[in-house]
Amino acid sequence: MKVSKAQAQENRQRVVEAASLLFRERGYDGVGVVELMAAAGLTHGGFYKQFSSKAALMAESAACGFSQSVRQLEGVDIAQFVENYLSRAHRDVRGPGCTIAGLGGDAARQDDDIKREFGNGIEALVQALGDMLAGQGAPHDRARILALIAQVVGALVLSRACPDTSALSEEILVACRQQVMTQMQNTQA
Amino acid sequence: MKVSKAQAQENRQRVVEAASLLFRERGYDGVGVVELMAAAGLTHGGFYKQFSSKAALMAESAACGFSQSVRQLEGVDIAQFVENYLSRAHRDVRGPGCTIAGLGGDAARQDDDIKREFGNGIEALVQALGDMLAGQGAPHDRARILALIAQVVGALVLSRACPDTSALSEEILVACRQQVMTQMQNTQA
DNA sequence: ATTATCTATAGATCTATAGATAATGC
DNA sequence: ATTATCTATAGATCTATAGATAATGC
Repeated sequence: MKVSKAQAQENRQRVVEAASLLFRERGYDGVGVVELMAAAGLTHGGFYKQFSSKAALMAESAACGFSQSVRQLEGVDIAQFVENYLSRAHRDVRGPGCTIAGLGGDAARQDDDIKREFGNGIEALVQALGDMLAGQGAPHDRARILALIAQVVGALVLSRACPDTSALSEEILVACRQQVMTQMQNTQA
Repeated sequence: MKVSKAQAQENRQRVVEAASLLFRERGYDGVGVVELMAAAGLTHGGFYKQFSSKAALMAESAACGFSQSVRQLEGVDIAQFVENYLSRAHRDVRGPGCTIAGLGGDAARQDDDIKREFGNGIEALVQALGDMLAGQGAPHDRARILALIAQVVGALVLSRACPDTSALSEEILVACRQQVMTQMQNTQA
């Protein structure tokens, strides 16, 4: 029943990654410890040897989700980013999607250990988007980037809260895509 | 133990209003039927005589929250709205605050009966903000208003996901307030 | 000998229902 | 007689812990 230390570390990491997907998809209260462990092929008994609590796993899995997102920004320009982020595909598949849009509402109700990871994640996104904009010779001051993130996160939250396949849900995505792009052009000049 | 029909209706309404506050504060899974009824001074036994399920109450309480928000927009101009919405007070008190920022993430994981109320609520806000902007002689096409709502909702979700009293949380509010206001001035001209 | 994982379970939830009770309203 | 609300409870969760088991690693 015991496995090697290396294997145990790998198992732990698989739990974090599975949790990252499951939490984003169903929310913090929407998945139990049993299922989180089962998703990594383990039983729940060993959970508390690896994590001090379910909330501690939430914090780690949020960090995992953010670093995934940052990695996805590599080699992408701002127009592509906006198109991807505000796509129907992203709206309809929460698991591998944005951690803020998927879990930001839950994070607001959790303790600062979890919020700290969200703060770090937002900073990492600001950095990545700043680099992206700088690379394109576009304005990239912090305030503008924070407003950009808020704009797209809000759009995704709104479109996901509308009935599936409703016209309003689509309209929100289209309106915000356009808003962001015209704004980029205006400030470019 | 029985009360008059009028009293029963009033009791029911008190449950909806209390639920509206409690759900926004703690999320759908964060409050149980027992507490929702207790908040209105009742025991849980009668719940299912009044509501077909906890989710049905969620739908009604969301509608209640939206109509509260719309009512709060009366006699307010756009600058005041943005200042109120993106205030520390709003960030720190979720219960009486915006239903989308408080429950939008939860709504995304619920069925269309609940999402329908969010769609209706968003439409009502678009209408109210459109009237407000029209009254000020400002541009008020749907796309612009949808983007405005997404911008402020996203900002609030982000700032609430950051550690309490963190600099980043404040910075997000300030950045988005400024972004919205300069944008209003630019399109004004 | 140590320890990663397993099975089993305690104790506290939570949603929903059943049946009793007592006041309303015909 | 009807019904709004009450008490009590079924049955299914859920987080966390205890102790057993078997493979690793000194």
